[in-house]
Amino acid sequence: MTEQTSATDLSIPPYGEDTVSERMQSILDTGTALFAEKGYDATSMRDIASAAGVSKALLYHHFTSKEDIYARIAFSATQNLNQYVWDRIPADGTAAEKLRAFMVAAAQFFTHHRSAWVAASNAFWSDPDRHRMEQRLARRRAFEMMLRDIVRAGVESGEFGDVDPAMTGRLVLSGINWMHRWHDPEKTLTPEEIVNQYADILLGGLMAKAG
Amino acid sequence: MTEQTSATDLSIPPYGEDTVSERMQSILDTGTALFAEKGYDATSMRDIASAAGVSKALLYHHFTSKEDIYARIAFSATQNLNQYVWDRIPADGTAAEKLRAFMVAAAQFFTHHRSAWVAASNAFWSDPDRHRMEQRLARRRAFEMMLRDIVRAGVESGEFGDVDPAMTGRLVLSGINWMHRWHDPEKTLTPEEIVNQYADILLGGLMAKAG
DNA sequence: GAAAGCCTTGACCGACTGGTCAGTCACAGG
DNA sequence: CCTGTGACTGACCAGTCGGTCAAGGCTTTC
Repeated sequence: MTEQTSATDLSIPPYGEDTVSERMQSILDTGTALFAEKGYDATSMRDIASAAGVSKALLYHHFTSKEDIYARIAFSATQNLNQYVWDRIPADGTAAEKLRAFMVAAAQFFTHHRSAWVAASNAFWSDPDRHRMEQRLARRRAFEMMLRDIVRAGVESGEFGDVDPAMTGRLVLSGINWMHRWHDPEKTLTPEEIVNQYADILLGGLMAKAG
Repeated sequence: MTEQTSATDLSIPPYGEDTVSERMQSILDTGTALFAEKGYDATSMRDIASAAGVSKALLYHHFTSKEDIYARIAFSATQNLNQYVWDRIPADGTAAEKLRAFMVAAAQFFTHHRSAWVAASNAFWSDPDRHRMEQRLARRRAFEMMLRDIVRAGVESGEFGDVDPAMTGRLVLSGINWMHRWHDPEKTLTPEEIVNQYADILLGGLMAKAG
């Protein structure tokens, strides 16, 4: 029953192979909320400490630096995205079905990790840790490639018109990535409903050219 | 010959009704570049001063605060956008032509004001000046309304399928707004070429539903 | 030449930043 | 009862932040 909570669920697993104590997790959760709300620079270690109800010194007992805290959040936010989305793309579907499934899955993941995602994307470029940075870039590239492959297959099979897979992928991801700038989680429309409407528009466009 | 450089050209006019001296303009240009490159928080007044080759105190002789400098940049960046785009939408064109013209014009404006635009959108939400903030929000709303009206007209005339104008507008603007996150000005593709490809995809989608 | 007025500056301020450190506390094993 | 260990803290550090200020040029005007 619990044997399959591994790669495809929505929980945030520990950073690397460490286990995180309750205290650490509560600090991380507090930091996630603050980073998402105010941004990396505008969030001080004192802010995190007082919001978490602990002393600032304790942060440095559990983490090595502010960057460390942020990096764990950003790392977790994107860690399972690729696998999660990949698992939700029907292997035997049409290109249109796959594209829509990709968008919906990405939106679902986004919904569940909203704060961490916003925090991560707000400060995406300021990670001084080369290795971690490259890991994240590699994951992002793989994510984009998954999308382009779907579009390319559709173009080659004639299901889509003769569009550039890279450019189409960028347009799709623009819609998904920009969503957090205007979407209000309190409002009626869920991210899934939004990307489904996006998919309606986009898929119509792609198929119009195929005749 | 020079009588028509007023509302529709791409130059950045003075803030409000003031005239800006050469020195002020050079400070603003320096600030624009730094804000765009590093963001608002990460750019200090000392950075701007030394990059502009003047003392920090001089900044406070010409401007009242860091916010003042940033606000002038952000204000200028969006000041002429609406008029510029409006003037480039063909009054007697089809909805598809108008939508494409809208996107191309926005991309052109973006190209010419890239740094200021990036600086402004990176810190869009942190303006403490209510009046200025509301002015910018009003302009943005007007900008979105212009776009929605185009889509709505296309839907009502049957040229487009039965899409939601608001949601379609968001998708279009997502592509335009997200562009600066990945677009490299050094590379071959210009923003105009990119939005033209976006328009190809989107317009196909909209028209497919009309039959 | 002196007064007037802007441009320009270095020195300085209090507030705040990320980070450190000696030391307190509770609790474990001997 | 002693000793260690990990969680936890207040006080403190050097450095940077946005912003201020009195005073020194540099022109222009009388």
